[in-house]
Amino acid sequence: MTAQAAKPVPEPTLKRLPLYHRLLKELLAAGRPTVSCTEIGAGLALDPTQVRKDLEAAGVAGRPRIGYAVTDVVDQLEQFLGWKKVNEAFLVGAGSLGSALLGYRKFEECGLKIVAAFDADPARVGRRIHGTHVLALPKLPGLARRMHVLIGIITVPAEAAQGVADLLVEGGIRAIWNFAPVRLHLPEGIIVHNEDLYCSLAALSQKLAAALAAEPARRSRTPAATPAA
Amino acid sequence: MTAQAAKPVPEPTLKRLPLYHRLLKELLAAGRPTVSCTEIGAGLALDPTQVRKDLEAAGVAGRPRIGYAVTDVVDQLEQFLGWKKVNEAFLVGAGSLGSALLGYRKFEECGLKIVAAFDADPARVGRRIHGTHVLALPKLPGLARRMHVLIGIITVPAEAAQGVADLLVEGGIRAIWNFAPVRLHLPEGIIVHNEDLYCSLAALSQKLAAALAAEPARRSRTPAATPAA
DNA sequence: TAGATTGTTAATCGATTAACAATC
DNA sequence: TAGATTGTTAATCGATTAACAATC
Repeated sequence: MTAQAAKPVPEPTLKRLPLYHRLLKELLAAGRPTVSCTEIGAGLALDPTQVRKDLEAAGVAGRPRIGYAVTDVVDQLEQFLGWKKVNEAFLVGAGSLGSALLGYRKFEECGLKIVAAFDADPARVGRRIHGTHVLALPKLPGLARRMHVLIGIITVPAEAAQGVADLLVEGGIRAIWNFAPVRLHLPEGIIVHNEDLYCSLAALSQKLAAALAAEPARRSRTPAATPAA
Repeated sequence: MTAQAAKPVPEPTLKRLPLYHRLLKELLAAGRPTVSCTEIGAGLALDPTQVRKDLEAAGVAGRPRIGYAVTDVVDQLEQFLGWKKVNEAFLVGAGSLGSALLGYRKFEECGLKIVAAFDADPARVGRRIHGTHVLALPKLPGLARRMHVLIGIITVPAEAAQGVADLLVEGGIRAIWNFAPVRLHLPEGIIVHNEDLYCSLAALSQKLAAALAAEPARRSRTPAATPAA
């Protein structure tokens, strides 16, 4: 039988899988042999049916009446998420956010190894941050090709992001994790994930504003509801 | 007429609004008086109808045949997103990520002003990071109440996050921007936004793995498709 | 006037939730 | 066996996209 194009797993599911992985790792450490969807759902405030569907999408099977074998789930999730083999990545922009990410050693457990950092600022080039060398930006495309690096992480200011993205593409990179607050223009086939903090913040503050507007009494600093004594 | 509960704006829409704001700010700077949805959509790779619906949800009106007045849209979006009046926030966890966020001065343009940072580590307490004082964690609840701070930002390690969240709730905080890779257990009515980098990363690397699997020929370092010369 | 563009209603699509059968 | 839990199919819900009428 030919390798049929596997039906893509919905993005929301993809983002929940690490939550299951984390929870089940804890259960594993606690020595628990099995779990039910109900229990997983209770721990993460998710619908049990949704948990079941998500696990099914990741190729995990359980047994009626018994539940899921904890070791199995952990193992299969790591398999499915591609955490078994580590992808090498370049990080561009050795500023404060970039440095913070370089310190996240747990990324390696999630299949991501940042092997080099790049920066346009000569003052930063040549340094090491959390053990990772900072190289000059123009070296990126050549090195990326030579090392077959497939993932690029962008942590430069907004204005510089598109230029960096072009360099990454030139270097044959296939996936970009973009922390700069811009939408990148990229050729077909390049995978992008925008981590746009301003967009998240907007959602948060708008919801807060809406919630406060819904309860006007408690809003003002001098409580208007209680008449002065 | 009574203040009817405004129908909540869908989350996806909320997250797109800042994109419009950004683009229109540029057009404003360029002196453009009006824009059409089609043009906005083209600039952001979004469906024109979606743009129209989003703007409508934010209370922006256009004029048939003319389009939207750029100044109007910018203004109304800022109004709707609550960027006109600044919310004060506490940041907890003055590590590398926390420090990076303290340096993001643009947050203030988006209605967020981080007025103090907190840390459990005595070595960090008393310092200033990008001009913001780092205070001792136990002072948080009292100060939050006294200053009527409503937003908390969590940038501590996973293990510490729930404890920090409890302190924030004790301080009367209403919205939490959580960067720690944990699901927090919170009372009803508290707004949370999880910025879980591991979940984003998982989605990215799984997609990359799937894409690579779909084109096996180009995968290996020694191209198998071309027979040896 | 004619035509472009918004406003608005309907159709489609996808994800979540519910229902129920299969099974250990 | 009985009952809990998975597997799987159907119903619901919400967001996106399409269609078309209103209007400047």
